[in-house]
Amino acid sequence: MPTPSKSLKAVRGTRDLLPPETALWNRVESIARSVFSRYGFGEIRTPIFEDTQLFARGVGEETDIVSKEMYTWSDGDRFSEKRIIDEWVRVNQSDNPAYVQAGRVNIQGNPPFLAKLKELGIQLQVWRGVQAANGLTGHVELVSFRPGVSADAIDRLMKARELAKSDPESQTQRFAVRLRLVIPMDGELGPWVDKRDVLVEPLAGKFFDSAQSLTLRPENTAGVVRAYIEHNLGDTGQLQKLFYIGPQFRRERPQRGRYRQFWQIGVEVLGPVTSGSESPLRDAEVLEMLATLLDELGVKNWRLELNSVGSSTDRPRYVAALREALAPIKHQLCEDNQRRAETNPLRVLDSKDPNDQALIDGLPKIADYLDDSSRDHFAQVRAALDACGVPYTVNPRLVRGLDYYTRTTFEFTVPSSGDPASGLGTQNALLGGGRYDGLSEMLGGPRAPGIGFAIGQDRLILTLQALAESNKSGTGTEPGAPGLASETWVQKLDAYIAPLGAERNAAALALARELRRSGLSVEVGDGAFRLKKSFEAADRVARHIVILGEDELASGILTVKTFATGEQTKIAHADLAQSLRA
RNA sequence: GCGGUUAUAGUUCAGUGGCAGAACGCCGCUCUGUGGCAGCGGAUGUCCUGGGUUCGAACCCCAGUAGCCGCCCCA
Repeated sequence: MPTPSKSLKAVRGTRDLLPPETALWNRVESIARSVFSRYGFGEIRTPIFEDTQLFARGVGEETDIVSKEMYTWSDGDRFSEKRIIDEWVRVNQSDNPAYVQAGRVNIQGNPPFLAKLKELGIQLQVWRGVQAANGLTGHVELVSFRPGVSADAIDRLMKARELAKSDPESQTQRFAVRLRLVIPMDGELGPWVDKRDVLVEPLAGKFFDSAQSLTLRPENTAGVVRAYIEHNLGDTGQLQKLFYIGPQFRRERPQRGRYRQFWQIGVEVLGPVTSGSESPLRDAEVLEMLATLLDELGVKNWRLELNSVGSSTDRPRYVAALREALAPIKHQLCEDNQRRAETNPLRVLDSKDPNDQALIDGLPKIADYLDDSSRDHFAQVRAALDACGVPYTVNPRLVRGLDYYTRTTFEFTVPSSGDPASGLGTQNALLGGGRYDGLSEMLGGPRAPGIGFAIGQDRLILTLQALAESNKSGTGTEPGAPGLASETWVQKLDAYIAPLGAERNAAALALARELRRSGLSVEVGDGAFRLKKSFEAADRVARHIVILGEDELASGILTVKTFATGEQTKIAHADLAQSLRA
């Protein structure tokens, strides 16, 4: 028998969703689908991983998401040995022809050095290699790391290079040089490496032409816009109204309402300008739909915060002005804000640090940097919301983290600190979104202005659960929305069939099949259970218990008890399904 | 990446140097075809892992791992 292995657990930041909680997830999704369909949205499902470049270009290289939170790997299946060998030969022919023989490269093995590499844990990949039988000398025709070199591997390589430097006349020097030549990094080196030392000009491009860098999607907008471009949806001339529900991935430290695999429910409205995609009507429609959705879900006390970050030309002008205004006062701000002032001045506006508020209030306002058309757009959005009666607050400090946002940006929040009806710790943003008029072009597509949002489904669920909890305990509070912000989303089965004696099991299953086919939800007990146990089990999961004993089988008259009333009746087999439905 | 905090039965947790515990759940009996109540009985443990201190460690010390919460950032 094998020794028991260490038990496996869901990896950090991921979790299992189990019944009955999944029932709530399904209810939420079904309400969302129902609302979206009333507004003419169709579902889109995009791949869970995409080319890394999609997010780098779409979300923005400098955002935290792209710079440090993505799950990225090199797709090994696309790795071309042939290209590497060809390039290897080419480089070595120019470099040191003595080592090139008939299109192959021979490197003199150096057993002590090889042993040292092994000790350092460097993994050598050998293609068509020849080891001498005596084990002391041999020829290695091509040596390489596999693509996607880790920081750790580079670190070990650097140690090997140090070793080589200390003995410059030896074979190790030459060996290390060759190692350099085959590291496929494509310039994407981390800060832990001196590029002059390691970067490989001749081979890099070739490798990455064939080895594709893939990334688990950290958000879904970029993928939707990619699909829009790829399938020429703009050529239909129609406004595209799409929604998605699915997992996203960010490598962050988990906490309440934040997971490494998390779910978003989102929509995107985009299309050519002639389809009306740029119209403020669309912004307002999306916001009004969200208000409706949250109301139907039973979310209480949501708050809509609205802002405009201007067009793609307004925004850089404003950021420049912000930097200018921050420069002289930066040193008075808290440590976090000093850093933000450097890296992302917009985020300073978001700061909650009480000591900095006065200074922040004195900073330039985005509203003063909007051009006429952006200002007009924003005014029309607000007018439409007013007309619909959707309450909102203009928050001039609302900025959003993704680079693609233009003009309208928004956030729906629920009360956080100390409010039992929240359930979100300090993550009080339930959903966020905005307009992205330039995103399609950034991804190489046609002009396709759009607006969208993403609901943090995990956070939404937490909010609903907290609401259900406070409704249960709080006596005087108003009731939650029917069916959701309560525990009624756990449905009991219509019937539980209790066979008496194992001889009745077959008949019980046949009866269950019949009832289930007629649309009833049914559980079957086991004839080996004592009747008492059957009753206890039945009462937990079902509204009725159907007793199937010797008498019932013989007569065709079944005994049915209804738990809610305690009433017990005899019902003919033919009437059973109808009676259980009640 | 940084900080706080926690880790003991299936679950929620008590136990602060001396026999491994409670509640709920589970199984059995009282009660072989009538549950919810009650009584009685029972099973279930790497006390997170590894070191150390001690006659003796779930408990004290050190290190590690994991969970939760917060910062950053975001949904």
